[in-house]
Amino acid sequence: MANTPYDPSEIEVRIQQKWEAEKAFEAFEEAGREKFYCLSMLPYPSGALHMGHVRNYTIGDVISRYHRMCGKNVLQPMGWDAFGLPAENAAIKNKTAPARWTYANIDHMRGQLKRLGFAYDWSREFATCTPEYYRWEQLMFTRLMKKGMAYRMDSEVNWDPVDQTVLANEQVVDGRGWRSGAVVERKSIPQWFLKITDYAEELLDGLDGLDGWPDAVKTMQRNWIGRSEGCEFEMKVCDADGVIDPEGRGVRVFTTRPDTSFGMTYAVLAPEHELVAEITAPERAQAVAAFVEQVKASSEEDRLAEGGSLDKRGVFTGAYLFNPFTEKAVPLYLADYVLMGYGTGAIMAVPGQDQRDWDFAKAYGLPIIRTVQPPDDWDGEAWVEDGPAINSDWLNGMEVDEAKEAATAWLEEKGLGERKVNYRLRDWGVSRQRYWGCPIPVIYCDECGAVPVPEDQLPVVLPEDVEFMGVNSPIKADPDWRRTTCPECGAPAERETDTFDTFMESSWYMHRYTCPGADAMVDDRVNYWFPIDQYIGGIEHAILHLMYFRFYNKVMRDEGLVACDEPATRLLCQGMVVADTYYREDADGSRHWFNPAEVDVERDDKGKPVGATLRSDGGKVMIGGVEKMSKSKNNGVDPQSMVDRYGADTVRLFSVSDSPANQSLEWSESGVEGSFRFLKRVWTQVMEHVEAGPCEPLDAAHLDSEQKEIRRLLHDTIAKVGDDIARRYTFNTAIAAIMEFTNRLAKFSAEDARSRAVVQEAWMAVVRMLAPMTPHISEELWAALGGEGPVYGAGWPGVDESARVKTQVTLVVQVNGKLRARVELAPGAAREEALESALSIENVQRHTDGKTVRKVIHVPDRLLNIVVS
RNA sequence: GCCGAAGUGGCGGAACUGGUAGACGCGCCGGAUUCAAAAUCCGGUUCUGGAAACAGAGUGAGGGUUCGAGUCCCUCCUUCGGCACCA
Repeated sequence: MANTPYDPSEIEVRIQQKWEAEKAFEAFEEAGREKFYCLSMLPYPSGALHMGHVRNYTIGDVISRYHRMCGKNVLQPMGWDAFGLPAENAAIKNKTAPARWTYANIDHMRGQLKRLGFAYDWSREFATCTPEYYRWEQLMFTRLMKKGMAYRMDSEVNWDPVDQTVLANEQVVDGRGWRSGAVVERKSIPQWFLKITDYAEELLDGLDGLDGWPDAVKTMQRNWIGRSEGCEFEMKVCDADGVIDPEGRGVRVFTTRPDTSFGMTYAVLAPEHELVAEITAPERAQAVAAFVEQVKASSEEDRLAEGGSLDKRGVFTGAYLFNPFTEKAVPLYLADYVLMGYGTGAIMAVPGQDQRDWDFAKAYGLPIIRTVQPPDDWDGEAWVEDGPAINSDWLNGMEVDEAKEAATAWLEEKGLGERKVNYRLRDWGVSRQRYWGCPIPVIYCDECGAVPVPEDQLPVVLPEDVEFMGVNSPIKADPDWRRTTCPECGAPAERETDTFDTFMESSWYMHRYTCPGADAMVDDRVNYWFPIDQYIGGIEHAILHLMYFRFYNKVMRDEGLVACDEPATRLLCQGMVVADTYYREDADGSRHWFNPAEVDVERDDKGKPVGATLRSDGGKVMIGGVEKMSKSKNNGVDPQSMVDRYGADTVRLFSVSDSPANQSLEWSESGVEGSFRFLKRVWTQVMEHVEAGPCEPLDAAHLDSEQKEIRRLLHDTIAKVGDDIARRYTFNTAIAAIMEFTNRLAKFSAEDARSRAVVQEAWMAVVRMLAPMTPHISEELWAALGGEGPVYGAGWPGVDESARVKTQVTLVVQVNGKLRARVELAPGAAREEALESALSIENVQRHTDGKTVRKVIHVPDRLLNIVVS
């Protein structure tokens, strides 16, 4: 062992084999033992790990290993989000089946994860593209169909008229199909939806209890759900003079501002509103039809491009609605700023209090009546803030809230309308017209309609051995696959050929991990492990995935499958990995990007970068700033090459040491070298200590002041590191504290037996504190120090509070708030004693002599501020 | 436009409850070791003045509260993220 140099790859591979042989991280339910379910979002098997994965999974592993060392029963699983479009793209490019490509990627990436030493329970691993997994998803869907929670409705898709196929949004480039180049059309086809809106209220209210979630995520979800309170009421169709339609037809409108109803000067229907054709006056029919066509043909992007902001366009229908408040007729328009998908698809327009209505009224010459008094100095347009009601008959003088309540009560009393809460959230469209996904388990029968596939016929298996051409889904192209018989009447029928949105698989994988092999979606084991104690993933999933999995958990709860209301107690959204970019500009202004590994940076003698050159030709390159690692900017760093060069421990250490987990990390090779140097130093110092021979037991009661000082620093550090990891997620400050302590320890000369015992205690603790971040070297050094058993099971070092007691404290002395001196005092020194010591210092006297002391602020053991004038 | 987060040395960042601004790391400067280099080790490093002691300035800008503000309040600027006609 003498002078063994630090050889990470030898150590790491050996330690990893040991863990595997010991089944070190397999988890079992143990009643009565505190569990900790730590989960990082599962990866899409794209081919190889990128730095974002490494950081994400290192963060999860640090938290897992920390809690394991604290004695908790930890579950940390890993799997593969294996369905999805990239497999289809790759299949076209490489002429292989998506399944083969996916499984090969999984094998490669599993190897990479293992090489990084993550403490996963690999016995629970699965890929979501296997029938053993998705059959339960299909079963759940058929149950939801029967409950009415899943329904079919026409919805728009991107349609490529040349390839005759549906395109995902990513496949539409500048409004054209990515392969055919044809202008993409909007086409309405029947698709399946899940009624997430039934849970809108609960999803919103549940956020209030998620104290362990970042506010940013909760805010985004609140906005996405978009709850608004108001009322819905009916306005009768009438003529221009207010004479009500004899047939009694009416239009229901939703408003959050019933208090402004006296200011209604027109009303609007969405162009798709079902009453448009029926209500339109015959002489306006042509203009209205033309407008409806125009709206259909223009996408939102078209309209944005025209002005920068959205123009409001509309058309008069020739019809009128009766305003029950004023008992007068208002003209009814169609306008593109009213959306069919929200509220009733019809509004009352009050330009005085709504900027959109104001804009439209100005454009179409409609009258404007203010019903809330703006301040005197207001010279803007619509006034949307508080103020007393005006021009509103019996509401006049009321403040907005009071007037809202009065107007709503009046509508309810008259039987015209009622209170109503609306949500922005839409039902979840789960149909995808792709091949590489979970088949939707539905059979269409001419007689019986859409019939769920019976339980005993599940799973509906997606064929994996297919010729994949990319134009159309193989199961759509294969009549034999489609053809079946109706489970209800036995007549010939056809299978659904659409597949599920891949968010379906990622909505319940966390449940399945807890129940490997269960002959059901989940079994009772789920309630041992759930809820997840710590979930970790990227902020890009703040809305969709993190909403869907909350929803799915509630759906599963209502099916009696899981007990908890919310699936994850704490959520950590890790920051991106970013890196410098470098480029050269071609004559036509296009940029060619160079990888940071190919570039040398020149600095002035203060270390400030002044330029950069390309190593291969010595020519100048431009510095492009720090960006998220990406192929397009060529600033990615391959984790594999880093592991090969420095070892997994160094890569893991650096990826959590330079910024807090929830902030972005700037990748720098010299920073990685810094982490490597630190581990080498720890290695050398521990080995030197070990080689000096065995230590006698620590006798904490008989130490000199320097030995006590080391122990005090050690136990302060232990307390800080645990808090930083578990509560604050600031691994960077935890690592800084460990470094600070080891720097100090290196300066401590351990000649005698007592000092060596202090050093032994210190290294035994440091090695354990490093173990969550750098488990391999810690394992090796722990053994070298004579630690019992593996370090992952060694227990977190305990804090000896008696060692942390200070015999001296530094009191900061200020004069008029400016730092002038420091004095060393015994802890608990009284104000008079502190002041006396302070005034005895020359530098303090210099600033107080000849002046009157007005006030003395004393913060015991911290600070003394002498105020003079 | 609305909502949210953030602006601190040459750089990443630290300062958790209003109490020593710049921990730790990188970079840079100097030194030791070496025939030399790499590696390693030691010292220095916010700016200005000073040999030093020390003094002055300093946390995006401007105001305020306080004995004391990076931290709290108001106004503004910039950057990033989300939503974007949601009645």
